[in-house]
Amino acid sequence: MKNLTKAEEQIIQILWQRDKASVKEVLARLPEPKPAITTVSTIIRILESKGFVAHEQVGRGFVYFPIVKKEDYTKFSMRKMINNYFDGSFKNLVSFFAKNEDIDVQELEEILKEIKKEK
Amino acid sequence: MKNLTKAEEQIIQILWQRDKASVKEVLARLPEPKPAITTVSTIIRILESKGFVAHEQVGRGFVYFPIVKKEDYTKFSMRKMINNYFDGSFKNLVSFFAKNEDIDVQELEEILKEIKKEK
DNA sequence: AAAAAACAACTAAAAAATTAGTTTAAACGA
DNA sequence: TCGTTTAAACTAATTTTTTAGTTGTTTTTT
Repeated sequence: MKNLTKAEEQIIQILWQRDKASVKEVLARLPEPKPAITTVSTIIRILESKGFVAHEQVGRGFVYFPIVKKEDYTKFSMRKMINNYFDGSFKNLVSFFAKNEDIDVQELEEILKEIKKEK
Repeated sequence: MKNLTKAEEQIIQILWQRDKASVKEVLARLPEPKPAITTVSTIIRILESKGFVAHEQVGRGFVYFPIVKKEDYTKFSMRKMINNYFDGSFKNLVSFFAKNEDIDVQELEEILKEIKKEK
């Protein structure tokens, strides 16, 4: 899996949110200061060349949609994160958050309960 | 906190590992194909200008050391990751790993036990 | 002390990423 | 039908990142 650059990531996030979108629609959802529409078009075409996005003809224009699932890219990114910052161990990641008080033990227990329910 | 580029990240990781190092030592720990030593020197100086690294004179040369803790940059990166990929919720992150079978409930319980012990 | 070696600073060149203008082709309105 | 608009493809310019050569200074060696 290829790495996405910052600009690419921002745009594919919009496609992940909306499932399908024209260049114009993507532009509309970009925050200020908005880039030129041709810029958006270029980046989407790069995403397509990297195999992250495809398009279909709808009416007179193209509609783009992600072909790499957000989950898959998430997994890919998290794997790198865990390798580089948590010594390859998910356990370390959880401990890190527990130690940093971003989360406490009680909260973790609740998460665990919910996961058990789902299973 | 500024973002690190790929090259910068690779080098500060070495400094985090070793606490202190000369340019030469950093170069020695870089994998093949090794860049020119001047390249390493440049990147370290960029890290310094970004406020991630400082140096002190040791003998005839400089020894560089990180002034941003790995933990802090980890936190910064994870926050972005959680915001962009887990809807801002750590719980979602844990669920994601549980669902993806990268980790099972038993393992999570063990992690929880260990964290409780540490507290 | 002179030559050689070591090293950081400076400079520059190359590559990658970002941004956007121009061109071309097609669709639409008058 | 004949401009006018619209949208994608192509091209190009700019900026950022990466890489490394050159210079100048200090230290070491002979």
